[in-house]
Amino acid sequence: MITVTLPDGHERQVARGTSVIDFAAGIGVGLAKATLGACLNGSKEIVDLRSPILDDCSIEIVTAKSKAGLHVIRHSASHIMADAILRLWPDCKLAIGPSTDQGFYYDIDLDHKITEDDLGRIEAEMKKVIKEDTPFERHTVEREASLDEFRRAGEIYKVELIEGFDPDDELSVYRHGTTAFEDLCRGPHVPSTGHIKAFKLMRVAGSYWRGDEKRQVLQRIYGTAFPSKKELNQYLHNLEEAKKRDHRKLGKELELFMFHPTAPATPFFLPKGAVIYNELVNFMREKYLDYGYDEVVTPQILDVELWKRSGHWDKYQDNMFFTKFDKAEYGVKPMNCPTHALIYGSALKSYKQLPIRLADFGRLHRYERSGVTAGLTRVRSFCQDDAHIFCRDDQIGEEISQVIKMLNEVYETFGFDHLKIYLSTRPEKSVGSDEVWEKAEEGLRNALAENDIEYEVNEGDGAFYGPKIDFVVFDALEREWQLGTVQLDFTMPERFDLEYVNPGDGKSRPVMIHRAILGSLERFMGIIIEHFAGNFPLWLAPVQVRVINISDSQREYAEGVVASLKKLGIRVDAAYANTRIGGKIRDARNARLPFIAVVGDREKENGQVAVQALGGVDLGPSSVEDFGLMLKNKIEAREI
RNA sequence: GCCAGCGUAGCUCAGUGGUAGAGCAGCGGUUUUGUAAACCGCAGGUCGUCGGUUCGACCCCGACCGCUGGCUCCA
Repeated sequence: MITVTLPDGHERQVARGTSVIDFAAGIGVGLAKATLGACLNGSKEIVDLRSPILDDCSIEIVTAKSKAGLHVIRHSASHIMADAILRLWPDCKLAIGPSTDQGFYYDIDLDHKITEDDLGRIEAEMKKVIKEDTPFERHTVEREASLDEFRRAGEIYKVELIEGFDPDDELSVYRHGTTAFEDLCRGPHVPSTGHIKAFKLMRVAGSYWRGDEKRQVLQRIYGTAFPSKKELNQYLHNLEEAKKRDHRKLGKELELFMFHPTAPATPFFLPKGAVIYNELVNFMREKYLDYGYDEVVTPQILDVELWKRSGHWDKYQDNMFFTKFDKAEYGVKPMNCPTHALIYGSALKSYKQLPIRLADFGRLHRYERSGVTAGLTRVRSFCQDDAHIFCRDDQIGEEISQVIKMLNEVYETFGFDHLKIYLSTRPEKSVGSDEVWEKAEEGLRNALAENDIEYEVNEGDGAFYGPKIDFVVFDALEREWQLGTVQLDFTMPERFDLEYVNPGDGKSRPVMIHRAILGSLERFMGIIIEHFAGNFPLWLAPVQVRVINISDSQREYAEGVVASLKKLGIRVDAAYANTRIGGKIRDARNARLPFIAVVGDREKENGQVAVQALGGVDLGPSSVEDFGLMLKNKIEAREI
């Protein structure tokens, strides 16, 4: 007998070699029915439900309700899809077909180009496989025999996979279906194909074998699967909702920005979008005042000598734009840091002056490969709420703490109330010595520890000149967005030979902290458009109030209302057109106006406006003064 | 950059190898209106660009540009 511990601490004695499914059956018939596999001893790896339990252990039974169970379902769906594809196109070669957080995919090598129509055909074939409800059988196989079999079947990708495995590892295949579809797989899977209750194929896309762009291009078919139809429909519904908030769609509808083929991947902010853009800048400028930053304005185009000195020429050239004139070559700046290093170095500094915090809303240009750009979230020209802090070693902790404090204040203003934090370490393409990198990474770790911040490590994801802390927010749809970054850099000060006079009258090297909170304003705008679904908080709304008159007889009064609101600095417009009020209200609501002020004879009589807030909330009549005051208060408080 | 898809009026979208259509927006009238679309009329497009096939191309073919979904890359 062995002892198996359940998640709640209960212990059960069972015979050595009892299978997971039998163990579950011992607890309850319902649990046995729902069991898809198990995680042993806290491992994240799921074992098959038929695998025997050999030793004392803790166990967590995996059902469809858990995240792990969902992966089992999706992985099984991926096998069923591969089976269906092979039934339709027997010459198809299979690469890999894992589950993902969104669903599953299978990479296939097939001459026939899969179209949207084909997805329907594959789905129909999958339904047949599911209806057959044949069991998923696990078989361990011998390496050489398995290689032979896959070679014979022409499954070159499977062969390559096996050849890459450790020869001592056990190989397993899973088999299901009337055609005995078999795939190299660690598993586990659902007990039989009939357990797949709800799935849908989403799209087909290109991918590279093993993610290597020099290798074979494969077709990747994406699908998703859920334990029930209801959950699938909910997922599809959420996708629709996300589509409705797509910043590219709203940007066009709300006249915020546009693109033009003459400037690929470079936005034009229209008057309304520029209002939001400038409000964001104003907001950050206020914070800069609070936190002791000095704003600078720096050149756009600088001699390549500068970029050679900073390391950009070596490590960042592929992402830069260059131009030649007056017998010299120049690079358009992709980052502000070198210009700030020049400013720092332009005059002798004392240790008493530090820290020096230089902020810059300079426009940056980075060449992005044509296929990677997207709306406002990945552009070739953008502006960061960028700043560089030059400080002494002993100031690093406090400076980073202050940045984190400021960052939290900023994010709260937009309703981003929980964060995920990553520490990114040295990348392959980097400058600086090992010691310096170690020192910098330790500096960041210490700062995180001092602030009691939990974080995950992103190996090799740092900037070329230093490690960084990345701040990820969750938007209204709980999607993750990386916004802020704090980077600790000992390299740039060295390359630019930056110094300060220390108390002992000697020279010391300052540290440079690169930091941005909103990240790029372009990207940030894209994110908040989707976060707020275009319903901006009052302080950001391009037009804050629309005055609507009921008929011409209140036109003059309405113009007076507009004028007095304008006087208060409120962004107001009006709909004086001679049409019915219902239509004008509708237009205002579609344009996401935060407030609508209706004036008819009653209001004209009493010096009032009838106020409607976003979403059709009727706030009733109010004097023009009170209304204006109410707006001013909300704006100044940056109320969400 | 690679794979696939897409590109018709300002917007959303129909459409066919015989030189284009709707709704909304716009403009002009009529209507003077009380909280999500008043009515009538007018105008608006070398069908992304260039080339080819064809008696004839918006439609078929090719190249290019742009966009979208992915891959790779990535603040």
